[in-house]
Amino acid sequence: MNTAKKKRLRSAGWKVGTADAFLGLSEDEARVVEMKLVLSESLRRHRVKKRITQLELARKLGSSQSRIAKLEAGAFGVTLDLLFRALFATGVSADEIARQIRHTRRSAA
Amino acid sequence: MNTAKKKRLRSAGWKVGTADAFLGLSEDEARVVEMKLVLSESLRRHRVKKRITQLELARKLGSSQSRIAKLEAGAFGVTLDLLFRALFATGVSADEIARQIRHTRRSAA
DNA sequence: TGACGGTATGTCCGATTCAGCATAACTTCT
DNA sequence: AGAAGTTATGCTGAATCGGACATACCGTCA
Repeated sequence: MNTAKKKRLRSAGWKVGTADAFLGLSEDEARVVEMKLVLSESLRRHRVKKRITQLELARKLGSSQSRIAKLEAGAFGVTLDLLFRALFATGVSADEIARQIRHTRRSAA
Repeated sequence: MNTAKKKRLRSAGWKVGTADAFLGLSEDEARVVEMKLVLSESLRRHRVKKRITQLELARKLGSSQSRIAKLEAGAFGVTLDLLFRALFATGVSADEIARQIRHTRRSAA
């Protein structure tokens, strides 16, 4: 997974509003990263709207509150797998998820 | 991630056509699993259509041929992360991916 | 039949992710 | 200000995933 690149970015801070300009990320990697951002925002919106706390969601998933916090922060080291599980657990439909993905703008170079 | 359940299924063979009836999988887990199946099929279709070999795709991703084979087989131990990277690398658009996800039928119990 | 390109399987080991826990940093009350 | 509830950050041990290899299993073509 190209450890070097990840390491570089990880220590670089990582927390870019709109997710463009990722020197060093391949096209594909950048796309995935952007998807994660979009979906994590979506997760937060839906969770808040449903008035569920991170802790409750964590319990439901068999995960931990800190994980959820990181998920929603769009932090590194979170997998799409957990993100999707969280979305489903929050009650977000496949339809809604698809909609979000479609709205993903290509941050391409 | 409920290791116990995974272990159980892993050894159970795993290879179910339409992906329903997964005793032991939670709602959310089942949904994710089904998404993986749908997307892996999609990956294969697009790759074949583009006349790219697994080896070529692997190179492009910095992965290995065997990983791609497993991806397309919908095998365990493949993450959505790699799957999405592969889809993008194959040239599948976010739009198309969204379409696939929308077509995901709830295999719910 | 044999060679060959492509795909499937299985095993290793190193790297990454996870859950859990501790503890800050807010917020919002009273 | 203090308390309670929620979210953010760090760290650690244990489990999982990823790439590389080896090798088997096809089809196909000469």
